[in-house]
Amino acid sequence: MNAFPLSPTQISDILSRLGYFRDLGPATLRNLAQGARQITVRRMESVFNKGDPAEALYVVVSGQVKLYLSQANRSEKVVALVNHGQSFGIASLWLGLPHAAHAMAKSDSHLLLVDRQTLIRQARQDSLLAECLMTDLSQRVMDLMHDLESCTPRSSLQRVSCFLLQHRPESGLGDYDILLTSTKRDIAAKLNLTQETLSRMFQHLSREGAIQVQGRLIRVLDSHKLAEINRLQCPPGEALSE
Amino acid sequence: MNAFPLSPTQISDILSRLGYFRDLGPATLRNLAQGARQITVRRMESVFNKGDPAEALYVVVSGQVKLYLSQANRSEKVVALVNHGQSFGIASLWLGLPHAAHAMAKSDSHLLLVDRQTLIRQARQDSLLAECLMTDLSQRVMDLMHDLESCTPRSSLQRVSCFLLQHRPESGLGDYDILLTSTKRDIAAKLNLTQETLSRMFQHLSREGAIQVQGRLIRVLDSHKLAEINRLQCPPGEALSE
DNA sequence: CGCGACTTTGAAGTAAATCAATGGGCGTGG
DNA sequence: CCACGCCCATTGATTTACTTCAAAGTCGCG
Repeated sequence: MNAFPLSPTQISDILSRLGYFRDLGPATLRNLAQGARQITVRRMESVFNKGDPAEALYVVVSGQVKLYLSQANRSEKVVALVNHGQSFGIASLWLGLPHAAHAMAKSDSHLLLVDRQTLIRQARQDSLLAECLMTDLSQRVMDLMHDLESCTPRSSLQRVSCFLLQHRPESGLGDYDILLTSTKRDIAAKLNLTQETLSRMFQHLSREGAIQVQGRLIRVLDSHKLAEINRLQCPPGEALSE
Repeated sequence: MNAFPLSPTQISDILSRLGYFRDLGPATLRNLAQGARQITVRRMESVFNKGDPAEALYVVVSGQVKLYLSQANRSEKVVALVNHGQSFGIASLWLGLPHAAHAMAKSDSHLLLVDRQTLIRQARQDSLLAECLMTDLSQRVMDLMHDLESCTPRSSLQRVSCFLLQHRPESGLGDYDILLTSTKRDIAAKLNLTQETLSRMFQHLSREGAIQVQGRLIRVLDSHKLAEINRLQCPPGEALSE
């Protein structure tokens, strides 16, 4: 986790290209950049731990960061996988509370850290920035709700089918592909399953002809059948075998 | 779910007494009141369903509202129990997305509905209101994280002890009481357990001398032992019996 | 007092975790 | 180019914690 000095101009440049910061005025961007710095984190390195004070907003410039709760069991619950252009740490930052989860780089990453005071001061001045942050927070709430939805059903088959259905493109009703954003182990942890169980469920759905698995690529062949399975909470036994 | 006409003055009065709206200027309050109306909902009546368009911010004036995901099993996952002075529906409102959960009154309730357009327009104008909403959203994110933390551990004993520890008053290290905000059935659903399992876990912790249960009142006698149990993921068997 | 909602208790079945071992993919280095 | 190690994924056998089903018990309240 090394500091990586960049000029404010470079930083404001990076900021302006980052998703929801796009609409901000140049003045705000410049001010934010003043209170920002970039760091690099190596794969598997910790960014912060649960309970650490929240001192900055983290924006992922490159790489991927995993947010997770550790369960003392040595099992962990993955809360989110944060990719390029997304941010994390905003909620605890705004409330001035310690972080509620651990953050760890899944691959070598560049992160932009926007200082707390700077961000809050700017948000008060620029209502456009406040809107950006609200949108981000709202999105996070929705994500967490979806997460709860997909990780709480009793049956593991339901959890998996629910997860697959959530990734259905909003437009079409037909088939679609999902490229897993992380290892199956982490996806399993997100669904509160073991990697073994996830593997078995994928197998089951494959046998049913609902999906097709090729490494990280999941091909959903029959989303209707998937929805059916999800509704019926069909146990992983033979119930739906033809 | 009946409309309940009140004068804008009355409404702005109610608003001003509601937690995070307290700091708002009278002008903003008046404007919000213009776009607000009050409804009454009877116990067990639905307020909105998952998938409904989000048209207003809901503020609980009296009563209690349960937000939950239904699992097709006929089991449900309680996402939140919203009490007097708290709001719900803000995330989907802001994003213009359909509601992500069902809302149902747990007791006869009065709700204040602030119209979407009104709220958004005011939030753009009054940065103080924007801050209120951000604080609310941040709080909701933190709540959801805590929820995930307490409903995802494998062992039900861990889930319960984690829940009890989360309600520890921030100040003291000593004993404390918890008055459950709803039925044990709903608390169980919040922890993703059945009421039966919750009952058994309470019993187990009682036998250990860690807690004492009197109806909805949980007396935590030995939070240290509780933390110990939580760390050790002690299975509900006889492991810790002396 | 007696009804309904909530809670507790018991017995049984099962889904998923755990343990353990093999297999595949990929990069490093001989 | 193959050999080795590492990590990820798969598969099988075993165990058990939790749900489910069923019934009795408690509480509050009209």
